[in-house]
Amino acid sequence: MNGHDLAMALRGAYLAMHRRTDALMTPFGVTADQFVVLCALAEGDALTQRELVIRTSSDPSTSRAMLVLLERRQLIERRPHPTDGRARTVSLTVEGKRIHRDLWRKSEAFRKELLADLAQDDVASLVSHLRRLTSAMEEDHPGFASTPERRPVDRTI
Amino acid sequence: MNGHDLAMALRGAYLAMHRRTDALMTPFGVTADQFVVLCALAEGDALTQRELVIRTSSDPSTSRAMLVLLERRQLIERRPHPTDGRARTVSLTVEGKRIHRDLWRKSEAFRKELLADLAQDDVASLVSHLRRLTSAMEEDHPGFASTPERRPVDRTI
DNA sequence: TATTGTTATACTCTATAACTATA
DNA sequence: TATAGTTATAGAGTATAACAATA
Repeated sequence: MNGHDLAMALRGAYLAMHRRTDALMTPFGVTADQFVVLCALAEGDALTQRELVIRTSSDPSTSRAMLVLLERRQLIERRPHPTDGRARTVSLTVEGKRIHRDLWRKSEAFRKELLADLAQDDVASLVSHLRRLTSAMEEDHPGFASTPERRPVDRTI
Repeated sequence: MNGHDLAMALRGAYLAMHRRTDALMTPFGVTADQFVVLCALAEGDALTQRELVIRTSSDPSTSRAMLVLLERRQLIERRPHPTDGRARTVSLTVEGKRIHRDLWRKSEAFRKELLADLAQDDVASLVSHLRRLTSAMEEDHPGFASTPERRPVDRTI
């Protein structure tokens, strides 16, 4: 079992998950990646774009393109940051919250399925291994995304 | 530690890996996803497109688009399948083999990095968990890809 | 000087649906 | 009838580089 096997297993799992999620979300006109953004905003409203980029393991340009699409559909809104003139804060609209709640519910069974074959301990160790992998890969190669661990929300807003 | 945490950890790890791999390959004009195709062909030459789709966790349309690009760059070639008139077999060209070998070497350190923080047992269990996850997600949702496990090569060719 | 975000641009990947040809 | 692959089409996501405004 070598590095390539691990890489391919990771790829297979991610793509399978992405496809299943897309299939689940598409009827609502939301992609799997957009759902990730909605979730990040539901967990920490009024994030800056920079913070959102970090939490969604994305990059500023990609993230912005997605925000423009979501804004056009009025699922999110962006406002000037009250204390940092450079920044903008992103929030779910009422409709965005509704859609997120709906999709969250619709995807509950799938998340359960994810856990079905795994013992509690296995899940914990799987997640911790994946996070460690991520940190290792990002070390000294920061790009714009970093480990999507829960961080204290910016309460200066 | 719930299903969403697992999903986000999987996403974070995959995207980090994909970025690092892309960064490594781009100077050679090959994307991370194209490298996956080259690897699949290096492991099992003269695969049918269908077989390649399975091994790369892809779908026929995406796979074809990639093959067209790789064919244009003369890294692969497609021939009619000798016994099945519907099928085509895909192989690396000499140049394709060279590029694959080069890129494989260039990415060796990265694969080592992947394994660095993990004990042998951890790698094995991580891979097996990821594969189990993949199978679970694909069960009754076959799409076109399935678990990319090593299969006997078609020797009717 | 560094950071936040925008713009322009380009390209790959992704996928569906309708199709042809062969098994 | 089912399978292998193609075509047309569309859109999303991805990323780089140059830029403006603010910290």
